Amino acid sequence: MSNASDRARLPSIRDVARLAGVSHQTVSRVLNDHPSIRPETKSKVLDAISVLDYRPNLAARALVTSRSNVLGILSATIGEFGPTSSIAAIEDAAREEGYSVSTLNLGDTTPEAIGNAVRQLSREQVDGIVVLAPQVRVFHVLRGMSVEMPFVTLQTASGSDGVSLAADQVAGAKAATAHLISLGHTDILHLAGPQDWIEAESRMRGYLDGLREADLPTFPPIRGDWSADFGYFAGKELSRRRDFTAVFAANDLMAIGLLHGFRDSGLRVPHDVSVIGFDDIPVAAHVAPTLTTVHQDFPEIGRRAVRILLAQIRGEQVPEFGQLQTLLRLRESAVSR
Amino acid sequence: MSNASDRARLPSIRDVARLAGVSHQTVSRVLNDHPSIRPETKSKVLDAISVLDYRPNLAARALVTSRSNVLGILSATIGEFGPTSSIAAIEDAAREEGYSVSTLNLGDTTPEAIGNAVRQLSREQVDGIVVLAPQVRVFHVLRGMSVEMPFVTLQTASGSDGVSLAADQVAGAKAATAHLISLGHTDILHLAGPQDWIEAESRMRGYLDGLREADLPTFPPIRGDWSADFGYFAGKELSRRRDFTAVFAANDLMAIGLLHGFRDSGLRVPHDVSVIGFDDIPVAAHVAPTLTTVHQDFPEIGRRAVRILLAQIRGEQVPEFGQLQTLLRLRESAVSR
DNA sequence: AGTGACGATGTGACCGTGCGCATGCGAGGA
DNA sequence: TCCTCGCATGCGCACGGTCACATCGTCACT
Repeated sequence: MSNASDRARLPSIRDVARLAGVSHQTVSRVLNDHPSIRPETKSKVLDAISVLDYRPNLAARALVTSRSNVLGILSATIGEFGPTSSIAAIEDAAREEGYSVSTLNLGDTTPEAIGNAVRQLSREQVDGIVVLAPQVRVFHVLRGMSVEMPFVTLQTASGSDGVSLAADQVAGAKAATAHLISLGHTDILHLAGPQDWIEAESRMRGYLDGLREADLPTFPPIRGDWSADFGYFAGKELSRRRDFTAVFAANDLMAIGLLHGFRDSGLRVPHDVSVIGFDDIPVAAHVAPTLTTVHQDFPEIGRRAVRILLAQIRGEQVPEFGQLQTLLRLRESAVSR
Repeated sequence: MSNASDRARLPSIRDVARLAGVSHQTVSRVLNDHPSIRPETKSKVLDAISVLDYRPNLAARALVTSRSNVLGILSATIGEFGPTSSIAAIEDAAREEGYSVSTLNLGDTTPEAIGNAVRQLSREQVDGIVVLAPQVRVFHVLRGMSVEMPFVTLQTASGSDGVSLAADQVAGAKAATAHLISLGHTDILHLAGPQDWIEAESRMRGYLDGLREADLPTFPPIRGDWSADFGYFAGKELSRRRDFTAVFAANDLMAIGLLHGFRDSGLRVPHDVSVIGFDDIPVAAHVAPTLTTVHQDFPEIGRRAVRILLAQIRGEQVPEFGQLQTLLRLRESAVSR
């Protein structure tokens, strides 16, 4: 019969010590794998620990070591497939290394909001931060803040001083564009992401580079908001002008909306227009027509982020990863003209 | 010029006290909004706080109060749209109430894994846990563990003793089925979720109830794994038997795969077969044909979970929410025969 | 005027760890 | 044999808050 006042007090390191007949300090040494412990003593302590079902108090440990074994995730991308898979991978990788993960969603990306978020995380004493906030301005704010804390951003940054990593967006976008060109398309539009987003810029650059290298005309990109709904309306609009034969969309959601918009306007994909997306979300292989797109390995990005961040935290040599390759997934939505 | 040894020591409550000319306890009272503080004293303290840029050390506070102001999220559903939107909402709602959020992904759902996860979270001193682990067995394990900690599960549970909440899956599924019936369909299949999942069972029950109430024949449901790929293969298989005119799939991903499978087999949706999904994921409105589906308000579910959990933690009256309504979104994929 | 209640503040202990330093003990070299 | 050294362990304090209790002054009430 255990009621609320039963909150006895969990066993502490001293309770363990008493039961094992050693000092609390010895118990602490066992817990931290100190080398100078007789095996016999160690097993006595371990027995006592399991008898009492002792669990170290992480708050006390954090207080005295001023390290929390918690990683913060600062995210400004809600519910999207890519970031979500990366976050899951980050959590798993962090747990494997004995770190917990505290996630914080950024409502808006004003400098104040970012500042507050970082301060909040530092109040929580996180040992490092992974930033999934792909907006250019977030990146700048962070740089400007001179955060007194190890952090990694998951985006391809222009400068290489801030630690950041991601798949090679430019190359992926260029490959998609080149594929369209190799299929004989010469008038290729780009449905871009929001101006502020690093990835949007990278993918646009890949598109522009691809066309320029082939000496083909570029069109001013259409600025979208990543959403399928926007893609749909863009498709309706674009169907009025018929000065293109292919569209490269900056993500799959917009590409799928685009397919819908074209369909509703009587434009047949891929017969009349070819479409390529970016990300390879799970439904991309099943929409009609199935979507040719650029695949990237989100989980691996997350894992690498953790490895880099932990190296920074531990003061080890920060591993140098090459840029992650993207992979063009050929499906039905892009064909030769 | 600040080097590593500069780790001076962040200002503590006593530094603030010294600067403000009061005792450390008075500072503590200001921080905790104690009523008996002269406004004048309070402002002196606040000034000192902002001068020193003082931030309370949460670890120290957690140590002495044995409450961490952290909520744990135990998730066994990776990367799916629904849970992901709920998690984001949980995080936001928790932050608004001054709680941080620590997420833990469950690799597998063996009792040991669940036990370890809960123990890990309790080591981290979380004040409560939100469980997004829709498998029946997780639910049982948790009940069996007699977790000494407030927790909420996001699933519709059969028994009402465990605190849990979600949209009314049974009603939603029944509405979908009834809609097909009202369109004149009499031979309706169900593409179900994995056997172990609470939601899969609820949706199947709604399907069965709907048919029974209309005195229509039920078919043994096809067990899927929630994935679009599975839906695709199911579509290919089903196209061989033509003893049905409609399919109700337990989630949108499988429904979208199904559309693809039917399409590849020469079966036209909705002309030959009507299809209804569940969840209303963002692409559902844009696939071809656009998908009739059951919408549920995932963010609201997350917010309610936080409210209930916090009430439990604070020992307040736990608010009694009615079950959340689902909403049938009529689109192109289901028509009268 | 005396007294009790209450408001505003201070004092010291305590929460559960890890760290620095001291201590005891046995082995090995002079 | 004595001294030194390294291993194994213990002692006390510090980390930065909160809590229980003490103190002191003011004001209302008898």
